[in-house]
Amino acid sequence: MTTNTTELATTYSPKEVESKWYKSWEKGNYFKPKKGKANKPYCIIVPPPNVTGKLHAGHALDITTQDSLIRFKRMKGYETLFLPGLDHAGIATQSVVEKMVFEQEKKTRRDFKREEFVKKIWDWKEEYGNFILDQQRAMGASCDWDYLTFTLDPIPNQAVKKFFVDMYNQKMIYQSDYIVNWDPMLQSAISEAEVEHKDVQGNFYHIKYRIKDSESTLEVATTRPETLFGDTAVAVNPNDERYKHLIGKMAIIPICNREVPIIGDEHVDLEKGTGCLKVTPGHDFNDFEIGKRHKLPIINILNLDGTLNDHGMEFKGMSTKEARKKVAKKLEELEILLDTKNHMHPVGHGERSGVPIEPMISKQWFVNVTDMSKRAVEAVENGDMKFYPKEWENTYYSWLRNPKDWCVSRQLWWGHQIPVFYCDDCGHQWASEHNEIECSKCKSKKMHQDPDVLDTWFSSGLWPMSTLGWPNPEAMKEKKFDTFFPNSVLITGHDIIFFWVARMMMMSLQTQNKVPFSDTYIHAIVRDKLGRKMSKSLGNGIDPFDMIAQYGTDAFRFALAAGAGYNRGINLDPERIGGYRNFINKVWNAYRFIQPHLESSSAKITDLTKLDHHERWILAELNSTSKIMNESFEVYRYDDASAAIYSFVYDKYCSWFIELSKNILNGEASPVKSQRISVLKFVFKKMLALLHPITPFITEELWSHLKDDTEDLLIVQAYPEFDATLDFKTDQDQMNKFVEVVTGIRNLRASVNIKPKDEVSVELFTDNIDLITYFRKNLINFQELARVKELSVGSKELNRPNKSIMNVLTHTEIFLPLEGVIDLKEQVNRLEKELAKTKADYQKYESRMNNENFMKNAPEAVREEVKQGERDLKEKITSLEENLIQFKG
RNA sequence: GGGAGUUUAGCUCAGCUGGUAGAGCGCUACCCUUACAAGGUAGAUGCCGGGGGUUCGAGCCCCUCAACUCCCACCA
Repeated sequence: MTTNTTELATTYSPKEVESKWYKSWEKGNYFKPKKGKANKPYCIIVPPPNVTGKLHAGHALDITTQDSLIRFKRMKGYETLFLPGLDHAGIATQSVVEKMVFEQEKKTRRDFKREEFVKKIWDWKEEYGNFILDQQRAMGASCDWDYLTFTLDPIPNQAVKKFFVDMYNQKMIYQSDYIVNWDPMLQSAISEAEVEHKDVQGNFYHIKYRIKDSESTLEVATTRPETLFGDTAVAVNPNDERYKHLIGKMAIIPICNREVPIIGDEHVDLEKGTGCLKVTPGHDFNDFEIGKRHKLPIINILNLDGTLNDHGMEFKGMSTKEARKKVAKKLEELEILLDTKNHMHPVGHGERSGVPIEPMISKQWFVNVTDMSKRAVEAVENGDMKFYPKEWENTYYSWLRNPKDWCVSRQLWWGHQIPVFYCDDCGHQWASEHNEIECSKCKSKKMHQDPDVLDTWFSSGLWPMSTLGWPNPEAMKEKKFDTFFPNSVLITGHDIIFFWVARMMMMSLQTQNKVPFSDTYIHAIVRDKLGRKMSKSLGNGIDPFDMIAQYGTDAFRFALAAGAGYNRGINLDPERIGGYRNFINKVWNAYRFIQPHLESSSAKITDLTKLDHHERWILAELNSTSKIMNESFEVYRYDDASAAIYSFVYDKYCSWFIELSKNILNGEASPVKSQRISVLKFVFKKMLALLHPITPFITEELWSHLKDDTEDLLIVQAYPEFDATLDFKTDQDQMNKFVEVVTGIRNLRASVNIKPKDEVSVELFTDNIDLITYFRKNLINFQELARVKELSVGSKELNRPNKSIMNVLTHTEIFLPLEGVIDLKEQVNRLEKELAKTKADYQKYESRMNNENFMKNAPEAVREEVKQGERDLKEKITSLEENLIQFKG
């Protein structure tokens, strides 16, 4: 079916078209990797969204940028794999389910057995987890869904165990008492990266401390008086004249009346507070460091839920917040609370739970990243992995160049359980990839596995490998690990450069000795039209589904692509998507225009020598557009690619080529006519191909109307590339001049309010002989495009018409002789204004010409350009001046 | 406190190794011209954040000031 004569609606409706084609592609296995003419693999792995997730604008941008590239490369003949996945997202998912269970059953997870509760999460995952995948499909993601991997699947689990056990045996994973960010709500340690610092209004409490065997006292300032039960020292700066004589004496902590040493430590800031610092190594990161330096004892005063334990004396059982008030009151009663000042200070909050985190000592698993991070830095330094845009290197480096060991244990139930086993009889501890049932040393059956699970990013870091089957040899073969690893490019937002990109780099270099991907493209963060982050509380989120429903997926994708370059933010305004919806509709209507003529077209252009000027021109323009699009996609400049094709469709194909074809198409059947139809069709098909990676649906739809019976779907057609034989420079130059003249005529018509229907006579004057011939040949086109009745074209030697309005281009003078009354004064005004402007321009060129240094230093090309400009403007000025004299006279 | 970034038309943004400012949207006027009113034609709009410097020449390079944004660190 090459033509379709059924009536087409004047507006394109995307809905049915989109689901229809997505099904066809999927059913026809078009998303599966196939060897093509490029004979190279190309693989992108989708950053796996959380199973709790719903598609948001950022995901939509992920999919658009990734899928456009995949489709581009597929058309270029690469063996493409677009690999989808889902992330179990430990904390996020567990808390969603915990909340739900609490609402429904008023129970916490601790009211269940571990297996029972984990089962609940799995149920929840089965029910809601795939929702986001359907949304990805709606976005047009051409993923091979057979590759779909969940981070808790057996293979990723195997990968996690293998990595852990290897590192454990190399002593690169170790267990240690450490001060961690304790989330009292989740009752788990969380990583530094999961802590969000928010400014909070608190108080500075100034407390009087007595000093043993001394009459003098110290004034200590703190925001957290309730932690004084855990204090094991008071610190002052050793250079502080006020206090340094006290170093070595003992201070007495109020309320509990414990004696602690007064120590000197450089960390203490002379300016801050009172210059005296209470040291609580168990509950403050800096104090922990001070404690280590001075070998201070550590006192833990908190229970796991964040309430005070026995050390808290009468305040036992209170939350820190409550205890803070009560302790302050007590201090007041004791008349040692000297002052209370309002104080804004940042407090760490759990990113997921939202509650203030409590620094606390606990036993955790750590990965020593010293060596891995070094290698990860080098891999970027030596170009094995490149960032686009390059500046993001800095973010990456700043994280990896001062690495802190990675706390990977989480006191959760949802995730990969740590593969470490303990013997309850002999106390032996070992790591194993297998489910152990007896102690590897004493064979006792009384043993247990470490109850903690691993940080989500632990499995994410292995993602480029585990999704391709590593470390299972059969799975690696089946999934073609050797073909698709390393991946081609990772595309994600800058907010997870260190969470994820850095970890993948480290873990890949560690396990494969290779970078996981050769490029990383960091796309912008999608914000609302005022540049604010999209958030639930602001209610300014843009729901991709709404956009798809309102404008169609293609329009939405185009809007995102048009905004995706090397920028940091896309401020997305739904109105702009509406603009691109109009563009999609334009493509639709361009098809509606050529559609009735298609029966008399031939499929291919065989003889380039038979092409006429306008046909050569549009092919040359198509050719330039192909060049830009190819180059832009290669370096992730979606914005440039979108702009190029937008302008081709609108400004070249629709505004000029279709308009210039109308008189031919309306005429009798002829070789000229059928050739023109062929070219219209040929170019249209190429245009669809160019556009396909960005707007897959409408292009596939129209392709189905235009394709030959022998042709496959557009999704696997060759992507148009630059072709030197179609580089018709002369035709582009001439056409540009033609466009200028037509615009000039229209401009004159508008300036004297000639009705669009009314015809006018036009006289053109130019000294360019080629142009004279060219314009004469284009009479019919001037008639069509500028409603010209009679056209005369002559050299500037000739006399100009008397009563007329005129316009001067650098190469041509345009005259519209007018019957009836012309407002001479207005004509003169207009020309004088134009003359003044031209003279000003001319002066810029002239002054450069007269500038010795410029002539001496500027490169040849620039000098030539200036000379040409000077000549053109001079000619224009002469024309204007001569004609002004005539008008005035 | 440390670091990075941004500042160009009313809005959102391009602007390659310095050659004299562009796009889309919006706006104005006129048009229902047989592909498209989700359209057509024509048009207006810029001390390229301020100041200084280098250069024949600066939106682009250097210094400085200002405003805004993000990241890291920080519970005295």
